[in-house]
Amino acid sequence: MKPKYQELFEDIKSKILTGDYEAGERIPTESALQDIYKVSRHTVRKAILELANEGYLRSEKGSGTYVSDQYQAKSRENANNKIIGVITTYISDYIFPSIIRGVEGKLNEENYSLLLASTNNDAAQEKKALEMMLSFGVNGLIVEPTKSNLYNPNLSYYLSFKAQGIPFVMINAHYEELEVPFFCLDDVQSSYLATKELISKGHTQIGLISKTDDLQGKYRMKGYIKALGEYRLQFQPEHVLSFNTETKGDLHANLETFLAENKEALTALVCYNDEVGLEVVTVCRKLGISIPDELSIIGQDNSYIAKTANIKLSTLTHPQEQMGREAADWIIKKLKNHKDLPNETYYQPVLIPGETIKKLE
Amino acid sequence: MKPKYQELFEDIKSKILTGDYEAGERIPTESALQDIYKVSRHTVRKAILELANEGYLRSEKGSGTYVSDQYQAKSRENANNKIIGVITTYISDYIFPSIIRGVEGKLNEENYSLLLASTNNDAAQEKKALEMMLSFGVNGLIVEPTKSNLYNPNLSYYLSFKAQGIPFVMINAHYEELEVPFFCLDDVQSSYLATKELISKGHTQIGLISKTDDLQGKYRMKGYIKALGEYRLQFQPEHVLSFNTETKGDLHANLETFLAENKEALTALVCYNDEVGLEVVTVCRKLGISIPDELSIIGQDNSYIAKTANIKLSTLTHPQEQMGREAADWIIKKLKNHKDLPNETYYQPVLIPGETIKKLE
DNA sequence: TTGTATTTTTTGTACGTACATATGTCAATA
DNA sequence: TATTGACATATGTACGTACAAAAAATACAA
Repeated sequence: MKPKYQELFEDIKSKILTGDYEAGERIPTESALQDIYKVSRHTVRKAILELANEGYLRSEKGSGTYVSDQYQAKSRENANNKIIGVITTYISDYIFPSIIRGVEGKLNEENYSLLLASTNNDAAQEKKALEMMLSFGVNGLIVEPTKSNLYNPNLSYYLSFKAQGIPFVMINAHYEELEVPFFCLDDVQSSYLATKELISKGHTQIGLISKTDDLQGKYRMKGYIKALGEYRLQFQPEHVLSFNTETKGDLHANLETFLAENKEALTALVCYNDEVGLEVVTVCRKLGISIPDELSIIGQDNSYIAKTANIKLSTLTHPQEQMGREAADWIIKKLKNHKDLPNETYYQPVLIPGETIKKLE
Repeated sequence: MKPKYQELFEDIKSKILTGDYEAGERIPTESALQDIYKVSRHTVRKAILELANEGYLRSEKGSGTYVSDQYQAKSRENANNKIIGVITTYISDYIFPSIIRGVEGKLNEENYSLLLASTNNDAAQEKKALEMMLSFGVNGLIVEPTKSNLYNPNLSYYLSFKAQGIPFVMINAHYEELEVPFFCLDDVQSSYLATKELISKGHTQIGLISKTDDLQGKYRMKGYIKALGEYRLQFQPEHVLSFNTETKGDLHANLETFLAENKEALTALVCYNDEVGLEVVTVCRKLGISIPDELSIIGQDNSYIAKTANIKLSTLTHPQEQMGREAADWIIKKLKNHKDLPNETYYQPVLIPGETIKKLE
């Protein structure tokens, strides 16, 4: 559990970085902060002293405590540094190298530099990354949202970027609370096509592995349900296995249980993505379930891991590099004051056949 | 009249600077200092905290308060943000994703975040990246040098990190002007083994494609010359094609000329790296030179592009992910005050046979 | 209206108490 | 002899009281 003074420290720091407390502004007195935060003066002073030590605040006896000038000034100082910040969930894994390649390629063409930070799908790490970008002063920002299906405590940072006129876009998903341009695969369509492909191969008992904390998971479930509905197949909750970022470590074990229990019930499985698809392959090998003879599966995203595995996974495309490139293009155009840039860009998925779907008679 | 805590501050500081309290030594407990100086614990703690803020002391809960080593003096700023900066030439291309994967993996294990910037082998971009890292205040830094075979105008930034006690290491090469820990492939050995492999297959007319602005290029040429020398083969400058970062865009055209002129002279070619190797493959196809029948080639680095090309390139290993991992491990250990960490780490290359070398009779 | 004195407000120094948490030491046990 | 558990020690967090010192606000006199 975080110490109280640390909570104050972070809250006040956050208010400074988002502009709630502006440079030169006098923050509430120690006495007022005691009342606001319901802590002793000792605790208030400890937080203030640490903020002062880090240069955010300066205190003047008999007068009050003021926001130092340095952070906002630093933003202005770097106004023309031609650096674009990119915040993604991961850097080296899955489809992210391809996305980043797209971004980097476009930025290089325009002589912009890239500053890259990862969040590991954790809001606290997203906050840290945003503070870095905000305090240093990047020209633009490309962000993949963190746990996009859940409330995000960092929305004010995005509003601060907006207030400062720093263009930003989101990729893969977006915070639906914000009016923000975004570039996304049509996740509904991806999962719809995945499910439809299984149905067209004769499958009627189709399960789903779904992720709950990202919007992709939500919309991919929507596509699954849509396809079931179109073909008058019943949605059965017990055929759905859900996981999130925190329970991902248990997915292997949970898949064992799920697949063992549904061995007779399911002939096919729509997987949240290729990574999950390959995890299912691994678990099936362990359980003696033959793919695709006993269970057909389809992933999504057309990641390199779908292509390089022992068995070539059937999957749906994800725009990856193209999306990264176009997001970077958007930012650069915005910085050049282009008008009429798109507010939302959806990419339509295409089926990539593999070796993991069996046609039933 | 001086405040009491100021008296303590100065007295203890004096004892440190005169050597009464030596580096690493445990000073009297807070309780003992209360008795010695006849003040409250609050006053003792205030003095100790300020000495700690200035880097003279560090306190450890349950243990005591110790005199810091001097180079830790300025680490207080952002001491707890657990962010490691990584500056590489590229992010998405060639062997860099693997290196970054190694770094990221290790940092994640230790709950550190990664802030990543690329230089495109340009000193101005390196400067920008260094300024970002320095001004924000990362806990440590992993850097691939920029144009490591040429004078670097940014050396003072590295000295500044050193002065601030921020640990940093270099990978792939290092600035020979600095005393800096580094992690490198043994480039001499890599090119030596490449050349020797061609010689062992009967080749005596061996060319070299070399890069001039990076230390890797210099040492890879050294290995080539070493192998030629061992086998009493003459080094012929006209068999060497050199390029650098700025002329890389012309490499294709220059290779056409070089290979056309040396069509009868050379039976084999040592390439600076796999990327260059595959460029040679492309040019040979264009010139109607059959590989390996008419020209044997060998790359270096064992990058993914060597494995996924139409023809499987013969190459030498590069530690890539392992190196990234160990560089990150070094930084983390340094931050934990480990002693006796290595100053230089070389990785020995291993030949990876491919399809691009023909044995001559 | 302006200048000066006084009072109030706000931060700075310093005393105290209490409990939490991490480390170090020592004795008991396997 | 090595390991584990209990206990002591030492720092960390957080509450409180009191007074000092500097700045700001207010009151009063010229």
